[in-house]
Amino acid sequence: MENLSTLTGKYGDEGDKLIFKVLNSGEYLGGKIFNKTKENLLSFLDNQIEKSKKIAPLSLQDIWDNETEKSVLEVLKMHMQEVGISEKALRYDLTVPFARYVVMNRNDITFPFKRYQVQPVWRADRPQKGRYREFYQFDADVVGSPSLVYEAEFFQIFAEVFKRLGTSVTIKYNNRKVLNGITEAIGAQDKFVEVVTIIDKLDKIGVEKVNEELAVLGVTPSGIDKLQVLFTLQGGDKEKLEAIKTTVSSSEIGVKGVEELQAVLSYLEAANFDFSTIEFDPSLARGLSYYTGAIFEVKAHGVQIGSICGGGRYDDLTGLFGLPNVSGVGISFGVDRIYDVLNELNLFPETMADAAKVLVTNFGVDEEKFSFNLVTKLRAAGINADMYPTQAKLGKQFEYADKKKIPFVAVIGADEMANNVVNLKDMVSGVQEKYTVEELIGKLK
RNA sequence: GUGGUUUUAGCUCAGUUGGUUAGAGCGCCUGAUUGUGGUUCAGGAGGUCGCCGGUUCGAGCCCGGUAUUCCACCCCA
Repeated sequence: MENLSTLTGKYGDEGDKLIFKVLNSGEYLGGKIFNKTKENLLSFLDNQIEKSKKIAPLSLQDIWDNETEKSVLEVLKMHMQEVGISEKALRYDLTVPFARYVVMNRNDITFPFKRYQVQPVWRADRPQKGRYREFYQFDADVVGSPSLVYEAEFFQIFAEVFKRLGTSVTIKYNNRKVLNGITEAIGAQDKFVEVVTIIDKLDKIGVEKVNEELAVLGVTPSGIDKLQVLFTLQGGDKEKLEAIKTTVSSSEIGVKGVEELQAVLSYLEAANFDFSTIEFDPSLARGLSYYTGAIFEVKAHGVQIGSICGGGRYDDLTGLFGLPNVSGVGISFGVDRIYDVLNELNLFPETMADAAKVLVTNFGVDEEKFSFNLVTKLRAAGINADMYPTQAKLGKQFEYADKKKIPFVAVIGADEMANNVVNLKDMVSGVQEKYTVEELIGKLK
C-alpha cells in the first residue's frame, strides 16, 4: 500500500486511471447502493450529507428532477467517491515505491545501489488472459549512476534468465531520447506523447494507418515523409542505429540517444554477447512516463501474450520525492505471464526435482511400523522417501506411485518382515528384487 | 472505462421449434486380479443446468436483473 499521491502522475494518464484506489475504513460504494430505489437512495444520501459537508452544495432533488436517472447516478457516484476514497492506493509497480524508498533511506544507501524485489502489484483493469488485477513482478534496479554499463548488464540478465528457462524471446529496446529526437526532427515536439503513441501502434495497425493518424494529428507531409525511414529500416541493429542517427541529426538529444544505445552495444560486444535475441525497435515507446533513456521490452515467441518484461532508465524519478540528480535503470519481469508462457509451451518438468524417489507400502498395523522405520532410515540416508498413509490394496498403492511418478516401490509384507528384507519394484521396468535395508540404501542413493 | 461472449457431472463439452427420467468422452469408485500399477473387459456413483425473479399447463432452452469467464478496444507485466 502506498499513498495515492505517491503513485498518481507517475504512470501517465492511462496509468492514473488504472491505479487501484482504496476506500476509507467503513465506506461501501458497491453497486447495491446505486441500484436502490429513488426513495432509498435519497435517504441514504441524506445520511451521507450529514456525514460529510463536502457534497452539501448539491441540491439532490433539483438534479433528480432535471436530469435523466443515469446521469444523476453518475454525478452521485463521483461525489460519493470524493467522500469515500482514502489517501491510500495499491502498488501499481515496484519502481516508484523503490524510488520513494531510496529517497527515504538516502543516508544509509551506498550508491550505485542495486536491489531485486518480488511482490504483487495491482491494476484496476478489466481482466482477461495475461491481464490480471493482481500479479507478481520481479524487479531488478540500480540507482545512483548514469553508467550505460548497467543497461548492458540488464541485457545480460534478460538473456541468461530466458536461456535457463528454455524460452525463446526477443528483447526489444529503444531510447526515449531517440523518440524525442524523432519528434523534434519532424517538428512535432509539442505533441510528443501523441506521436509516440501512434508510432507505437505500428506493428498492430500498419504503416498506412500510422501515417493517416499522424496526418490527422497535424504532422506536416514532409515530417511524415521523414519518418518513413523508421518503417523501412534494414539490416542489423548497428545499421539501423546509423540510419536513425541520420534521421535525427538535426536534434541534439536524438543523436545523444542513438549514441547511448551504440555505447551499450559496444559493451555487449566486448562481453561476447549473443546479439541474436535483441532487436532495436525505434517504434517501441512504453507507457510509463518516467522513462528518460533506454527502454526495454521482452516478447515471448510462440505464445500470444503481451510483453513479459519491461524496463528502462529513469533520470528524475527520485527527484519527484525530493532527491534530484540520481539516475536509475531497472527491469521488471511479469512473473505470472512468464508462468503462462512456460505453461503453454509445456516447459515445466513433468516431475518435481525433489519428489519422492521411493514409496514404501503400508499393509497393516504391524507392517506399517516396519515401513515407517524404513522410511525414517531412508530419509536419514538422504533418500527422498514416502510411505503410503493407510492400509490399502497393493494395486492401489502401486497406482498411487505410478501417478505420482515415483520410480520405486518398496513392498513390505509378512514375508519380507520375517526375512528382514525389502522387496523393491522398479516401476519403469517392472523388475522386482529383494534387498536388505543396507543394500537398499546403497541402491537408491 | 466501451462493446461483445461464456456459464450444464470432478474436467472438456453436446442438448433440436419449450414437452416424460438432462447426455457423451475423459476422470473417479467396485469387480474380473484375497500381495502387484500402466492395457483390456464388466458394472457403478456423481447434476439446486451460475444465482434471483418473470412468462407458460410445462423452462437447461423464452424474458428481466445480477454474478462470472473469455475476447476485442484501450493499455500494458
